[in-house]
Amino acid sequence: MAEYGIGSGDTEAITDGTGATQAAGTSASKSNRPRKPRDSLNKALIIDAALVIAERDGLEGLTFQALGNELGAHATSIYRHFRDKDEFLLEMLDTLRDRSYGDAIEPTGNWREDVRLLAGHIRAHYLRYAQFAQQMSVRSTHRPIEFTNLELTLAALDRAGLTPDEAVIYTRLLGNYIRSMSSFEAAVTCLEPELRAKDRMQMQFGAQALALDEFPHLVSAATSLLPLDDPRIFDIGLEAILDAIEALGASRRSN
Amino acid sequence: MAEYGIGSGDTEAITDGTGATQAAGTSASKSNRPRKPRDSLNKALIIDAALVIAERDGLEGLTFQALGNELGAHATSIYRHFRDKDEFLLEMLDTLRDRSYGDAIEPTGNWREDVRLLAGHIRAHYLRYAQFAQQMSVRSTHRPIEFTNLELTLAALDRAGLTPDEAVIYTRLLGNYIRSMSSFEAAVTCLEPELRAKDRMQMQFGAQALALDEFPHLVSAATSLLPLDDPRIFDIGLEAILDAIEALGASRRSN
DNA sequence: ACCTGAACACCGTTCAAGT
DNA sequence: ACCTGAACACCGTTCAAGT
Repeated sequence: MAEYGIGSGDTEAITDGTGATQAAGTSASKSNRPRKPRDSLNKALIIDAALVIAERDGLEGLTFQALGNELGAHATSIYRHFRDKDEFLLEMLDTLRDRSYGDAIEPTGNWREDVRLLAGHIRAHYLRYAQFAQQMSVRSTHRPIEFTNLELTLAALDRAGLTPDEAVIYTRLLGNYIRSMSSFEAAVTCLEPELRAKDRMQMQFGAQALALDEFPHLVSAATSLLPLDDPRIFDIGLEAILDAIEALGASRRSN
Repeated sequence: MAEYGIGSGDTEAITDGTGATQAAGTSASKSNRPRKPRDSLNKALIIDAALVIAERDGLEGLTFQALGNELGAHATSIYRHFRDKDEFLLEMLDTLRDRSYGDAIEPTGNWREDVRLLAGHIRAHYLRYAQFAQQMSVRSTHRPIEFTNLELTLAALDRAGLTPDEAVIYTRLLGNYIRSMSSFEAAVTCLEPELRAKDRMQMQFGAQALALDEFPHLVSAATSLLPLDDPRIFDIGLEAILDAIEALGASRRSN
């Protein structure tokens, strides 16, 4: 029978025979904690605690137990403020978003520059909260800032000379490119460093060991292959898309 | 006290007072199952069962319990064949990969077409096993086919006229673009349909309701906004990158 | 790198009870 | 949309025991 409500496994009397359990002196650890005053908890407080935990212990350490510990409250008290863990995570993402780009981007008068600024903003946000990137990319919560960003993009593409139909398509492309590439980069960042190093080694050594006549290009490029999260890649792809937009807009104008 | 080793909750005597439990007639359900003969289990068999479960119940239904149920074996017998669940999932991804692109792509003589074919192959694989897409995109297991694909790409870019340094950069860009955009598209596909419909509605209605003078482009584009997983987007972005490569290669040649 | 059963640590969630 | 404690269903994992 597992015991519940105990601090996250640090000082439990495991069945190893030692029998000695140092009293959990770390933080508010269950029973001998005074009852929290009414209304002393709220969403903002809980989300702040969650961020501390996520940055210290990673996303997998972010459990309701740990949250209760961090707050000096019972794990289940969170259910008074969020319906379940999924809703909790979504609201957390929203809060993070507000903190990252609270103020909208000011149009510069140069449409390419506007898109670049927006892309940089979003990418920085994903890399900053890399642990949550995968969730962020897909689960869009429709906040005002999203509409502002969409308007900025559509306006930029209009100024580039695209038709409304084309603008809608390239807006989708830009949005997906920015989100998916940033999310990917963030996910790579989150991999354990040793694993990433090992992966690269295997790739380079594996490529070097190939038959030169079967893999001529790869063998000679083996040592110069780039890591998955090379930071230059994002902008190079973005410029390619911007070039395509510019060319398309120019062709529209010359007709 | 939870009872273990029981079929996944379908016929358990819950404490609801009814007391009536229909005998678990579904499949091999624990106690009254004859012991599996020695060596009757193996990796391939387990992975096949896992695929059945994942396609039927989704990724979150793929537990060791369910796996044992499907195999008519005890849940923990899987530990004899895989170190832990992570190793099991990785090997599963490898197997899927082998099934999807067992045979390499034959170069067509047209470098753009080669890259297109490769991209289409990989994207189709991600969409087919959409549940696993997020894991697949980042955790590369270095199988021979990866080297073959790299050689194909590097050769294509060489023929496009890029220098070796440039080829390495654009190889990385293409690889990341294909993986991250496909993974994104697959992730959207996996969202519950109602949720996706609701998201789109909120977006369209939200955009329509905005102030026309503050969001002129967005208001008029509101009803024509594209869904996140519009299938045309992938190729449009890919062509933009290919155009950039072609232009860069041409400029190298003219020097 | 055999298969099973019992047990354990942990995690999300519910519900009756305390303030 | 108050806070706590006990309980529950489930999930990955370990370990001693059976063949």
